[in-house]
Amino acid sequence: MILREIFAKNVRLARKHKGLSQEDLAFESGLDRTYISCLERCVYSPSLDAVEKLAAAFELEPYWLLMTPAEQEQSEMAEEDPA
Amino acid sequence: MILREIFAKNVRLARKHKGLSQEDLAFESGLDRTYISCLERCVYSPSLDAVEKLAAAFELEPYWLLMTPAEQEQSEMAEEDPA
DNA sequence: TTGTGACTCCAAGTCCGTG
DNA sequence: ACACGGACTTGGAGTCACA
Repeated sequence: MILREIFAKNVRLARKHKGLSQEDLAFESGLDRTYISCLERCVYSPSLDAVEKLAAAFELEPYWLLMTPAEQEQSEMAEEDPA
Repeated sequence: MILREIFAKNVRLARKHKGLSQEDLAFESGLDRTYISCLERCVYSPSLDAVEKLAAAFELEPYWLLMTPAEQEQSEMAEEDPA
């Protein structure tokens, strides 16, 4: 899978997970609504600046948005477990 | 630290680690020699396409290039330990 | 609420060279 | 082998109207 697609899916996933509309996310990240729409449909390959802004809006680390689901699970297992 | 800088440092590190010159890396990744120079000096914010090409040249996962040294160590500890 | 076409504008990215 | 410059083309960045 191409990196652009992985990113697109992660953005859509993270956005849904936060219960945000594209418009909400546009506001949070300071990007344009239609631009977000384009990213989620793989029209553009975003620059790292855009990746950074979205990650900040999601309160996630930028690299997380480039990980496949399998890689994300792996990295979650490495985290602290404050039972 | 801004994402662009993290990326720049990781590229330079990975390149040195592989013993490649900027010219070699340009050839391997299909990107321009001067562009690589710009990336390592934080002049540009690369698109995900460029990130992907460089990661492929390094035989690394793209997300690794966005991780801070600390995060990279964490993720390495999650890997198999074939001692 | 989102997708899409049309439209700017400028940074990304290439190619030429120099010190 | 690398930093850095100018000149150029491509495509990302950003906005609007409309289905």
